[in-house]
Amino acid sequence: MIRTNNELLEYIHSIQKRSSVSIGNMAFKAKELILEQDRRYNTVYVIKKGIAKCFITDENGKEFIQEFLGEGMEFGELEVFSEKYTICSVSAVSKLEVFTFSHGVFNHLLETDSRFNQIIMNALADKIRYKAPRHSYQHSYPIEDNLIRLKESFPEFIDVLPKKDIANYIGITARSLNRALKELQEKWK
Amino acid sequence: MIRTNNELLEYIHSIQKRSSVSIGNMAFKAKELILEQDRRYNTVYVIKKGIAKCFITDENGKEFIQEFLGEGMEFGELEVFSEKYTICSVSAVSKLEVFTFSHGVFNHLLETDSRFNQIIMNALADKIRYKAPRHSYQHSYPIEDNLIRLKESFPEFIDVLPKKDIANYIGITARSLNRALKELQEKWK
DNA sequence: TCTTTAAAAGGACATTTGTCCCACTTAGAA
DNA sequence: TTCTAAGTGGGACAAATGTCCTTTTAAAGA
Repeated sequence: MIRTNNELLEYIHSIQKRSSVSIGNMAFKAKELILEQDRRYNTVYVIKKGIAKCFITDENGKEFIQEFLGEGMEFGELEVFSEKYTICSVSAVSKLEVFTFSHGVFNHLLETDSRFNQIIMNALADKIRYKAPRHSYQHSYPIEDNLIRLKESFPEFIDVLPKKDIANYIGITARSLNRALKELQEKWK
Repeated sequence: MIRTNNELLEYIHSIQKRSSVSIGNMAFKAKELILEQDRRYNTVYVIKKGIAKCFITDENGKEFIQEFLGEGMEFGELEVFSEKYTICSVSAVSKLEVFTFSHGVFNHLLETDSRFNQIIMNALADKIRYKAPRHSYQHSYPIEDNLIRLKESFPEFIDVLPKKDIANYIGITARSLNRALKELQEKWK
């Protein structure tokens, strides 16, 4: 449920050791908004520590969470490849520490470091792979099944994440989430 | 609704003209199954002509369509970057003509042709970008709105695609689709 | 042409989920 | 401390969607 990419994180550390490429550092407080959808940015972020959420807000103000990003996950990278706007807002869920890359540096690495290129390519592939079953599963299974799945992949999710975020992640209302949680509790007794 | 990637298609043509890289050709009949989920393949496909669907089937036999692939769209490419299995089945919706690349050739192009690398990278980014709003929209809006959207992006979709495919694409049952279509017809009078 | 099979349409009912509330708790600000 | 605002939990009802089944239509094969 909270995605990570250790390979990328480690590789960035190794880049820092051996070369002088300019990689920045930033920190954000919990709940701070980092990227806002429909805008244009020039920085790629990779999470060093903490959890962020990537979400879309529609015209009615409903938000739908695409994924929770954990250590080693990147965001803002799609804008390197085209001139398009960001589709997702990103905000910190907990205290957050990140690496930052300017588009120039990021591109330079992509072109000169084939291992880096490969890792990024694979990270993109993973994001595609990840989204497919998630959404199809959520459509065709009752809420309860989805919650059980979440608990398997991230047992403490109820305590760590606000209820509203969980609901927005599954794509349901807070009310429905509560109903399902209650029924689950009774079944587990 | 039916996605295309002209840039990639044109670039493949240009590769063929100037180099002798081994790119294959294949054709499939309508409804033919090309890739089956949870298997491992060694070929990347790029659509020259026709429409394919990329879908996931769950344990109960329900299928959920991820995207409809048109000219210039690639599939089977995610398996180049890792040893994982295919998540999606792919089958021909109409008669289909494709280019094929062995993993070896595909990788060779990625490593030696930086423009090709860029185009593929961008194609991956597009797939990510595309999926995000699609699923969130479908969750939070009534079926009718989704149909209106489809009609805008692909007016003939009702005549070209089987009803069941449309339903599976939106993530609803055929019954619900019919209901919504009927109500829409009456409103448009 | 007739026959068989699959796709499409829709009725009746059950179930799920959402909407709109209100009450209770908790954390932080005054 | 007291007060406010945000988060949480849940009742009652409405609306949307699914399930099951039957009928109709269209298409394909013999």
